[in-house]
Amino acid sequence: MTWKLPEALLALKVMSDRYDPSRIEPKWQAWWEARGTFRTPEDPSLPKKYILDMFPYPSGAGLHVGHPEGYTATDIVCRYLRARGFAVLHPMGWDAFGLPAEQYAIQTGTHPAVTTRANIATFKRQIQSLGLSYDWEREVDTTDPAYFKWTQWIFLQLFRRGLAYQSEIPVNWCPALGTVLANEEVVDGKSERGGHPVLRMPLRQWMLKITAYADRLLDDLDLVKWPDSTKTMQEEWIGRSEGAEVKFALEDGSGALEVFTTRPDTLFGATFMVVAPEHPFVERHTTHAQKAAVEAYVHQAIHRSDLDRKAAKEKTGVFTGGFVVNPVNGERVPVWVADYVLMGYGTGAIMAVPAHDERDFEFARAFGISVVQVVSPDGRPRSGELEAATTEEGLAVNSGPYDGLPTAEFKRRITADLEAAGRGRKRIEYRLRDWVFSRQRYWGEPIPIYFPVETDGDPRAGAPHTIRYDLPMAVDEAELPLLLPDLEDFSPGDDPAGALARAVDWRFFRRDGQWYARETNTMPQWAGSCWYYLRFMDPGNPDAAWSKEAAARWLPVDLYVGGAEHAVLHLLYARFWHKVLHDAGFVSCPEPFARLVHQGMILGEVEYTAYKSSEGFVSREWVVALPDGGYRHRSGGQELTPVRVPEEAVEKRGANTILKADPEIVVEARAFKMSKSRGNVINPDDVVRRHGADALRLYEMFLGPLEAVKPWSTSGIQGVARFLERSFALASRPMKDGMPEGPLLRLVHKTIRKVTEDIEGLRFNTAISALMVLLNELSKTDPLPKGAAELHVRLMHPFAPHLAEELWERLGHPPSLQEVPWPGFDPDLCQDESVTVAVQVNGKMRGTVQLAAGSDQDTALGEARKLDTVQRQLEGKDIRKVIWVADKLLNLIAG
RNA sequence: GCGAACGUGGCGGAACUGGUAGACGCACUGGAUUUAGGUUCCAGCGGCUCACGCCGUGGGGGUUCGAGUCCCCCCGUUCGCACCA
Repeated sequence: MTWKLPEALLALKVMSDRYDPSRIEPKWQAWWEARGTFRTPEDPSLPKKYILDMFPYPSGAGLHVGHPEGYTATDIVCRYLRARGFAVLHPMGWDAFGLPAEQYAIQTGTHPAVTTRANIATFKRQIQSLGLSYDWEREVDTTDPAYFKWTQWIFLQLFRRGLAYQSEIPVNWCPALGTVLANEEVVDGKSERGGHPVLRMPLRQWMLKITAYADRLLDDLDLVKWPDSTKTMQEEWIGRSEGAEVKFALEDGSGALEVFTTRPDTLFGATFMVVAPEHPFVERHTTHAQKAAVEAYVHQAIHRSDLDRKAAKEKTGVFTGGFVVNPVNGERVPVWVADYVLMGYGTGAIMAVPAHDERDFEFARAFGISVVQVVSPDGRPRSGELEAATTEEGLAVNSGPYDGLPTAEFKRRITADLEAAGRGRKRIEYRLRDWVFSRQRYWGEPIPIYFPVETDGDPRAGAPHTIRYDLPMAVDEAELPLLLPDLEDFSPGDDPAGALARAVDWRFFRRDGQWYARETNTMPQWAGSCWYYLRFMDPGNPDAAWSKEAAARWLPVDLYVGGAEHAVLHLLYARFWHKVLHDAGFVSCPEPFARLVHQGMILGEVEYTAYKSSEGFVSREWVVALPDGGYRHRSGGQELTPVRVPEEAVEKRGANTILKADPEIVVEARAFKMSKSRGNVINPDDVVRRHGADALRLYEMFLGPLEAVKPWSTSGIQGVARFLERSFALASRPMKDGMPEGPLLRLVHKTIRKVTEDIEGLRFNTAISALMVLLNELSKTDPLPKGAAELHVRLMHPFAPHLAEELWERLGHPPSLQEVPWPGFDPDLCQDESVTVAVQVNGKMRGTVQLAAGSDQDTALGEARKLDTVQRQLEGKDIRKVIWVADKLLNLIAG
């Protein structure tokens, strides 16, 4: 054994001058921290940039490789901008209220604050190990009373402006779980988890009047540079539609049934009306004869959840026996009740025009109601029955005095006529609903509202009392923050008022002899994330949520990076709050996030799946996926089981991946979302330990475009690790002073331009590829000009900051690279002196010629004629035409 | 069903306003150094063909001297919405 020792020692010595991220990275992280390199500059004369990541929920699972993707992207941009002389605000914090910590508390009794603190510590350690350039002095935590004091303060601004109100709205209440469930959590009237019964019941909720801002939220999307897909999703979510409100008089003269329609031009084709099961018309105007049938229908309809109602395909409904009068022609129109009309949209009642609405058409066909065509493409009614509804616009028919009018004009005319007759008017509807802002949970911001209590005794001791929810009062701003009470049991309990209702000493208080009760609902998780970007501007301010000066200095956020899963809700809610704060004079710009980018998800490694029946493997083309998640044979119909196959057992053959053991069997190759249950989660800690933070950062950026969904590949990281090693080796070589000359100088300038432009455009994958090209070229150059090696280090600095700082120091410069201005390029030197021009004959490539840049067509033609391949193609033919694209291409048309 | 995005080697991906398809990297093959190597270096690497050459960006048509890129039809994948009157 002893004879091996000297070699081992030798190996150690060699190792000491090899690239060793585990030594370099902590060194520079400590250096940056000690020097405050990333502290936000105060100097107001510097131009500013506010670069923001969506802050994470600190889950117990710790960071996954998806987090560093967006964080690295913004970090690269920040380091680049600092080198360009900008004052950069780049903060990080924690969206720390949320369900998992509360559920853990319910199971274990551990206070959510304890869990949250531990999780934040883990997240922070992991994020710091990546060398991300955050200004940690601005860290915020939404569960910190010093933070949520101001969340509550903003709520009070909304309350004062009449934008926060209470309402009884139907929710999914599950008594067994003791909580309100989201629609997605209810399946077949039972809870998704546990299968407990769920009741639809009205419950008092706090609502925020986001609908008051619908138009501005829609219009101001024009002011921001966001992905079109995200803008479209927000537009559709807001769902503005213009139409008319029309009154159909009741037969008994007691009023009218109001409907909303986007097609008032089809009024003459309204052959029936439909009201939602919850509509008051049902109660008031159902005839005696229809009563039993209607009641039975309404009962079963109301007890179906929204999702069930949506899932049903066949139209159902019952005639109420009632009639109304069509305002345009005086005809009697029967009124039906059906659940395809929703109480929550429009007026909860529609005029049904089966000829021109697919849903009405289906309903009319199911119940034998007549169909009257009132729109025609050519102005002539069709003979015979319609087989389907036609929803296109056209010319009016069967519409009395309006016949022949085009749809758009008809709409305008009839809306005006109805209004003049007092039977309707223009109306705009939105799909957007007001925001249900209360949760029956413990781990959220208490809503700073209280109510008078009518009682003869002490409500804390159980005296009978009435809480006057109709008289909400704002907690005095001086009393904020309103803290959560300490509890032993964090479960919501069987009281829909929530866990806080049990904290009677907290809930009830007495002032001037009058008893009061605090609101026991808490805010949803969205609350804290609605304004965190504002607190980052002035995080320590004890007197205000932020100062006017800070807002003037930093807003708007110049670049906001985060997942597409927040495309609608978070981003819409934050915009809404921002606009309210704008109206209240606390911020001056109309939109908070000027530019938005969604990083794409990083999937797990590609997995191979074969499908097996009782008789053995079945090739992919015979496998049919069932909606329930199962699989069966396309022809035989037998059940198939998916089997995970290791990579060594498969082989690529042509377009297919097949089993080595049986080449007839094609397997499925696919990457899946990382999940604990699938066991394909990559832990960034492991990657950092093995390859270093610079390699992880570089690899995630090199994988593909930032916005794209990309599968992780464990072997792929080798490539960037090698790049870092070779960069290290390059800087250790002997060099000559000065800059390179000739083609190498031109390559350096081209690389500066490419990297600069790619960082601006967030195209990090191609920027890294350009750096690799430069490194490959420099590695071949001997002697190596030091100026070129230095530029390589400066250009790679935003991507691999630890190694860049290390090499910069080794090249004899004082740190930090963050203070070295970003290199500029000479556009003239970005042009090559000699260019390769493509030569085509009749549009087909036949070779290339080397020419001096800027050569003319004749020179090119002369050179091209010398090519064997060209001569062969031209044999016996005349050149009839020449296409010449300078410095690019010569195309000879011959025949 | 509606809407949006995307289909390029064995793999991740490049390709500016139509102008050399496959940059860069992984994997693979051969060679060199090494006792060894999850090391380093050199070379090769879309398919067919001995070669000349032919074919090739999901499929089919079109515009053009020239199409991955533009237009039309179809197929597939992913995401979002889903009776919104």
